[in-house]
Amino acid sequence: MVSVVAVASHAKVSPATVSRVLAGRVPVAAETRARVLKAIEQLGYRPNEVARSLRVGRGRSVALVTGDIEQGIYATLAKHVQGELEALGLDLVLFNLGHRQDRLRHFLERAPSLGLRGILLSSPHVMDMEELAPVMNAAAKSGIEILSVSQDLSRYGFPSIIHDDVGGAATATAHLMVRRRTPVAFVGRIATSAIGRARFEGYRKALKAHDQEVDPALVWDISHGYRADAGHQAMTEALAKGLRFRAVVAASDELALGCMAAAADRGFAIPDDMAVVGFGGLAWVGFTRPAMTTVALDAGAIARAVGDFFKARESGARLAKRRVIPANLVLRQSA
Amino acid sequence: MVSVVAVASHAKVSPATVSRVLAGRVPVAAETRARVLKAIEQLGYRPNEVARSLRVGRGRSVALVTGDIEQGIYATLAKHVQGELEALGLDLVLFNLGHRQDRLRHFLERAPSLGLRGILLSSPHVMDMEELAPVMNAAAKSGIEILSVSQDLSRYGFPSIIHDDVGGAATATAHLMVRRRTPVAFVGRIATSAIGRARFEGYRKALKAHDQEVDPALVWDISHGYRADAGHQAMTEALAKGLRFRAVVAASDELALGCMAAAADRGFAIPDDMAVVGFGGLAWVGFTRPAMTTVALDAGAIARAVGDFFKARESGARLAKRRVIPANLVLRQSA
DNA sequence: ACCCCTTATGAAATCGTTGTCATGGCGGTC
DNA sequence: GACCGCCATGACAACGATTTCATAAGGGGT
Repeated sequence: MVSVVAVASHAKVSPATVSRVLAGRVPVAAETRARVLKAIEQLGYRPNEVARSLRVGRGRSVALVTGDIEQGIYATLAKHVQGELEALGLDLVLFNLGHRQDRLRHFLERAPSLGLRGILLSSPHVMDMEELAPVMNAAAKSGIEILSVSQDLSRYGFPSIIHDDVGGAATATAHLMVRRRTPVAFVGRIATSAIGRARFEGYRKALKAHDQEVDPALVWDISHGYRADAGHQAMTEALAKGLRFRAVVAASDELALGCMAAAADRGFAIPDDMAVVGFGGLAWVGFTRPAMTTVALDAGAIARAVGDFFKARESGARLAKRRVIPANLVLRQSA
Repeated sequence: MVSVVAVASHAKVSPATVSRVLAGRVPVAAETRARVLKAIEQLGYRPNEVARSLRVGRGRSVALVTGDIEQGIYATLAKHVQGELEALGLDLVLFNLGHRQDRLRHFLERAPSLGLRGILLSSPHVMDMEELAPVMNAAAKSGIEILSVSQDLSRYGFPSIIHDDVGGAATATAHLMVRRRTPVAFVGRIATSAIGRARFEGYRKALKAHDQEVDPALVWDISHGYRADAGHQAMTEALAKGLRFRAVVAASDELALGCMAAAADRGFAIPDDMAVVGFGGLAWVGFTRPAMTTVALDAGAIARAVGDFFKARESGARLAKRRVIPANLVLRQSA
């Protein structure tokens, strides 16, 4: 591998000068700079990122920790974040938690030795901060920027970029109530997902605003992921029990698809007999038939906020600890 | 950061011995090992991965280069591959190409200086190997394992793990023809995607096997991604033209969803008036209504093959340059 | 009892870069 | 004309691990 000393000797300067030319923060005589640049060009030199990371104590990679990348919303987020980071010269390393939260701890412990620049926490798991805070603080102390994405951890001192789950769910629920598609049910992960919990909270608030109580029979707490099959199963069971309801707000688009399928399987017309609204705003949900009404999250805006965060850290600017990205109800046919 | 020398002095040995204990390939006296292990434990030492990478000349990260992670199949692949790599102590860094192939070249050029262990090429772009081969060989020479996933590059000397696109598409097409759902159309990226091209090839072969010609009017070459909207648009236009056909094989599940939507929008009954088969086998496609018939790719098997590859490299074993993973037509309602 | 070989360990070099410190040269000021 | 200071550059140490080479201790064979 062609190194800085090769360039240096070729340009008849010292390695230090080559480094200075590359860094650009220290003045270098124009003529010297030109010589160095030419040598770099001729030898096809590329600075070794690993060596630089070791020397300066931190690298140029940011980890994205997701609950389940297979869920469309995380994939979309990953895509946008990767693009945003790339523009800042940062790489994205992916860490998919799956169902097991304990893996988060392992990852956090490993993080400092990886030379990560930052960690984007985008797992919906409700975290045991009692246990996690020490490890997170250790990582932070070692210079890693920890940023919570999609879950509010600002009360623990970690900057957070969150989408308005409460507001989005409330809007969706209110929409259904105004249209008299009541009672409205809720399906999502509540016990095990901080995000699902927030969405449930929005649902609850909207009911309350209309002077209605939450009917526990109409709240289905999923335990195994946000997948379509879970939605299908929950809805099928509810229908089999003869529960009376006219609408469902689902905590993900995939769940909503499962609900729509279950309703259709029982012969319900959507939205007249049963209205369904999803959550996420994935690219394909406009093409289900009937087309899915959903609370769209703006992954691009989230990613930009992430980019802003790192830019601010670069320039030393101070940003709000908590930034919330609005969620918009997009009306289509299913509700 | 607690380093190997801290551990060494705490255990009253030299750094070299600590390293030996960790590596485990050189015998260390049981008593010394115990002392070192205790010191590691007490100090909470973690080997610095960056330093190790620099020293040994390569790191423990593998890059996954995708065309568009937002397409479900890549996200699924990323998930499985990440899990598989993690079991081998490797990290996954994600590089999403988007539409621009030139970014692949940039990435490849940058790769050696990142200390990557390997690169998983999973972009469907048809590659200009004339241009790319030199950069790829340079990367390979610097010790990076380059593995093509989902596109056959074995004729250029790069080991490839591919799914049976030709066979899968042929099976799907044949299925439709046997059921007399003819003529059958094809939608996908053909000019710009090696994978789409392979699927088209399968379609063509199946037609030929039934003594039929490809009707150019029934082959829709998408240029902007594999998304649902593209499928919807292509199908809508074909229908508007009054083209006569009774089935479509789509080169992705998302495209197929768009096609189903377009057919439904024109009042066609699926599958009786119009049959549709997708490609990918995403988790949610069983929950469209009608449920989508699709050619399922086994992302788990692909990921395992990737794992096998790295395991083999570790142990020096020799593997076939080309491994093909079967694709299975899963029959549901749409065809 | 001597020598040789094996085994465990330590010292030191090395990977490629950056940053600190020192130095040489040059221009300006009194 | 002497001195001060600044600017550009070079020499060198350091980041934290691995690995080669050397060496000390111990054991067995003749």
